[in-house]
Amino acid sequence: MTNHAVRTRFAPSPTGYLHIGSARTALFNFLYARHCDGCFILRMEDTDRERSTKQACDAILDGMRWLGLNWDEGPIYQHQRQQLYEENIEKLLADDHAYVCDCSAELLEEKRKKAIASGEKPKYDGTCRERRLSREKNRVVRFKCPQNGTTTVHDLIKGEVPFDNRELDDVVLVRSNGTPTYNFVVVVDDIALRITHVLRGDDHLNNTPKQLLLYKALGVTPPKMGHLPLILGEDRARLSKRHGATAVQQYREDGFLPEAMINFLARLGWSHGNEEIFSMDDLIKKFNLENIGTSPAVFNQEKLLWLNHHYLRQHSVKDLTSAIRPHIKAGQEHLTTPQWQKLLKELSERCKTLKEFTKAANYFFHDDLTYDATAKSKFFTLQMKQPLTQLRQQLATLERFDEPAIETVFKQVLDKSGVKMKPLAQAVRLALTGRTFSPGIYTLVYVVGQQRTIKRLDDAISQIEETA
RNA sequence: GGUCCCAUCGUCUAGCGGUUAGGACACGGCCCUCUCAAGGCUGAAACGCGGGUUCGAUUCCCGCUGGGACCGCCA
Repeated sequence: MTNHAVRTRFAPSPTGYLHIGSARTALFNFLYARHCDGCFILRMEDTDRERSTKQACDAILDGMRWLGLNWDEGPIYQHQRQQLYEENIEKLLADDHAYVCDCSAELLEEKRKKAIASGEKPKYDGTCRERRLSREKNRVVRFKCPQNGTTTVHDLIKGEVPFDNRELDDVVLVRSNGTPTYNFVVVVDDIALRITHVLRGDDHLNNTPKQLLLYKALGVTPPKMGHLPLILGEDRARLSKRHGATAVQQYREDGFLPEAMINFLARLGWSHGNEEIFSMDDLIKKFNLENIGTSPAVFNQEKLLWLNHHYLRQHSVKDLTSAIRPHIKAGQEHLTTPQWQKLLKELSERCKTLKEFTKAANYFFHDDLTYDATAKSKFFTLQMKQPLTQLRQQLATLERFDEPAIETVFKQVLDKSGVKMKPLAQAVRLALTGRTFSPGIYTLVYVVGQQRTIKRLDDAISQIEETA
C-alpha cells in the first residue's frame, strides 16, 4: 500500500532518557509511516522549560539513531514556535473558545483537595469562565470546554470510545508564565505539521476528547488517533524504573543489539501470525494497524535475551567485533587475530549479550587466572600430573599449532597414559581458563595459543605439586 | 472516589461461531557430548466468573470480578 499523504510523528518530552515505552511508540509511528511510504516526524515537546534539558534531547536523538528510527522532518522544538501558539490562542480567545483566569494555583490546589476529600471529581469550577478578564501577567488561559453533549474518540485500535463532556475539564492552555501547555501545543503542532495519524500510549486516551474539542474549536478535522496498550512490568503495573532498566541506552550498554530491541518491541502489542523474527525491512513490509493488540503487555527480558542471542549468532565476525570493542577494556590488540575470530564464533553460540562475551572470554584477554576452587580439587589430581606433563611437552613440539594437530596430541596422550578424555579435558580447561566450561577443548587450546597454553599448563602442573 | 481502557498457557501471542485451542520465550525429560552452550525429539502448561444471543460460544451482547491508566499552570 502506498500513501504519500501519511504523516506520523514521535513527540517525546525531553525530560529524561529514551524510555522503552516511548521507543515502542516511536517504532510504531516509524513503521506505519515507512509502510505507507509516508513521512515520519520528530518533535520535542519541550514547552516546560524547567524540566526540558539539552542532555535529554541528545539522549533521545542518540537512542533513536541507535535503534535506526530515522526521521524525515525535525527535530522540531516547540519552545521555538511560540508565535504559532500565540496566534492560535488569540484566535481561540476571539472566538470565545478560551478565557483568561486569575485563580491562584494555591487556591485551585485547595479546592482540588477538598473535592477529592468529599468524593467529587477534582475539576476547575469555572469561576473565571464568564469574567472576560484581559490577558495579563500571572494569568492563565483556559479552554472553554463544552459542558454538555458527548465527544467520541474514533480510535484506530479500540474503536469508538465516547466521553461525556461534563467529565472534561477547562484545561489550561497557557501558563501564568506565558508558555503554552501540552494539550494545546500538541493540537496546534499536529495541525501545523499536517499529521494524519497519531499513535501514542494508552495513557493519553483520557486527554483525547479534550484535544478533539480543541480541534473543533480551531475548525480543523483531527488526525486519526490510535492508543497503544501500555508496556507493563512483572507486577503488571506500568513499566517504570523500579522494574529495572527502562532506558534504551541502558540496554545498549548492557550489550544488547538494536536489531533485537526493535524485534522485541515490535512484538509487544503487535503480531503477524506465528512469526517471531522480524528484521526492520520485514517490519516495514508487514506492519499494519489491524494487528495491533488491545491488551497491555508485560516486558519480558527472557525473550529479549533470546532474541539478542539470535541476532548475535547471525552477525558476521566483523560486525560483532566492532560491536564488542566498546565492551573490551584491556587487550584490544587480541581482536585482530584469527584466534579471536574463531573464539568469537564459539562465544556467540553461548552468550546472550555483548557484555557476557567479555566475561566468557576473560581468559583470552587476561593471563592472571583464578582457578575455581571446587574444580581445582576435583580435576587437578595427582594422577593427572603425568598426562598433563606429556601433553605440555608434545604441544610444545608442534610446529603447526592448529586444531587437527592438537587433537592428535590429545589422542596420543590418552593412549599412552590411559586416562579418560573427560578428566584430561577438564583439567586442561581449568588450566587454560580457570573454569570448567568453555568451547571444545581442541578449539580452546588453539585459541589460547601455543605459548600461553604451555605457560598455563606449567602453572597448573606446579599447582598439582603444591597440593600433593 | 470519578472517568476510561483491558482480560487465551507463568510471559509474548495466533484465533476473527463449529479447532485434538496453534506458535514463541521460560520450565521438565530424552538424545548428542571432553565441559558449557547450540541443535534434535518430547512433556507439562491457558480461554477469570455468571447470565444471555445461537443448533453451537474462546469468539457476539450484558453484568460481575480482577488488573491497569488518567483525573497538574507534567507530557
